[in-house]
Amino acid sequence: MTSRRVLTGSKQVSLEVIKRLSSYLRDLKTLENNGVTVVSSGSLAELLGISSVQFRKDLSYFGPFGKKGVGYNVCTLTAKLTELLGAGDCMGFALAGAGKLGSAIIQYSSLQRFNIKIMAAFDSDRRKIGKKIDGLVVADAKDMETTVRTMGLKIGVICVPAKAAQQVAERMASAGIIAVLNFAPTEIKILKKVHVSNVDICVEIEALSYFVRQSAT
Amino acid sequence: MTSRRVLTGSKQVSLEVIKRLSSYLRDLKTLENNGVTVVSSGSLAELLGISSVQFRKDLSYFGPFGKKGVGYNVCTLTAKLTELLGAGDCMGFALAGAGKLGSAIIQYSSLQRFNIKIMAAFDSDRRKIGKKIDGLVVADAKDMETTVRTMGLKIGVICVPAKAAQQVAERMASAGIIAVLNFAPTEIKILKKVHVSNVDICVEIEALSYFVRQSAT
DNA sequence: TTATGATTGTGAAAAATAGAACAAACATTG
DNA sequence: CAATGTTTGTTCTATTTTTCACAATCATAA
Repeated sequence: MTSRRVLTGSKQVSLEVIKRLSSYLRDLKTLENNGVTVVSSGSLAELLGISSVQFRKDLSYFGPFGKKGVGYNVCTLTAKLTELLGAGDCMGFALAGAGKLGSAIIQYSSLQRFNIKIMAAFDSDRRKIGKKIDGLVVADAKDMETTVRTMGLKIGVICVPAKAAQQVAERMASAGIIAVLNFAPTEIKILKKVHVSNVDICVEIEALSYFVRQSAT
Repeated sequence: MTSRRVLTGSKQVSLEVIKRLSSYLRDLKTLENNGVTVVSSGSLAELLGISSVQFRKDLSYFGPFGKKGVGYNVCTLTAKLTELLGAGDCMGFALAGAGKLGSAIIQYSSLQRFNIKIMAAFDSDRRKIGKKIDGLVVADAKDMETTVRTMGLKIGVICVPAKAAQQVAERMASAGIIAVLNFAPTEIKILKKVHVSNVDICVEIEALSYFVRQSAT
């Protein structure tokens, strides 16, 4: 897989690193809420289940954040990572497919805590259009392009059936969406400049099932 | 991250490979249903959005499946991959946390099509216990160990809030679960022999938000 | 049958990722 | 203040993953 990379100064950082940074931020916020003010890479790494070297290495792509001999100021590091990841200003996203999974994501409380907010939801099913989920009215899928463009949304989440996913993704892209989180069990082929992240629950479980089978022998 | 590996004959195969194999199988089934009998690595790779070499290389860990100069018999390859991944016999799993996301997964129709079946669901919330979701009655979380052990379940899916995830995972492990799919936004630290796959929707979107921010500059 | 074109499977090279090792910087203690 | 212990940031090394290159095999057509 040719993993997408992003320019940072002169270095290129893989999205695996970015995801880890996001999980660091997640746990740092917990520490912050618990009143912890300073943390070392060692103790945080233990909390995260990774090596302390990986933590420091990941941070090093974006500069020095700690104090040698001391550790990291939780507040400061949280703020820096928040800024780095663009998690400071509330990130809105559009969701296509207000079925079971889509509805669950709309109502997913953690997202709000992480400053991520569903701004519009769409469905082509007449029975779902107009339905109010957690205060958000499901709109007609035919209005997706207009709304996404008007609201200036950049992230799309796809929860439609596999056979509809490709077309939905293309329409999102044409409306200005440049990053897509795809839950549909199918690959999405789209312009290089649009980033697609796939989460296929079936694939995840099937991979685990292989692992289970191996352990049995 | 030290990615888990599994022994195959004398070779070790990463779980990334296994996940890709699962996605190959997914698309092969679609081809099979569409009446395609033979496919080349090139055309399938195009469908999957990867390189044809990666497809062949991934297969090569488990032996030769194709015919040189011709390609792959869709039926045969589907069967072999199904056997390889253990996707032949129905894989049952236990789910903890019958909230919005948990319920959505219980009702996720694709899972059934992939021979993956929810066998038991648990929650500690009195209001959810006894609730019937898609024919399955949500059981009391305190009975989890007993049920999981009795039914011989090996895969657990965690959809509980972050602060409960660690404990739930440990209890699952103690009951014989050896592979966990964790949707809770937290890391799970557990015995090495239990494989944990994390899907943190917040992290996924936050990583995309970084990508969006980069594209803007 | 023989030449040609297509496609697989794989060893070797390249790229990317993770890990080890250590100097530099800081705090603390005597 | 000096010595000691801690922790970061980074260079260098090892490992893993991906990609390249090409021989081997098969079908087809002349």
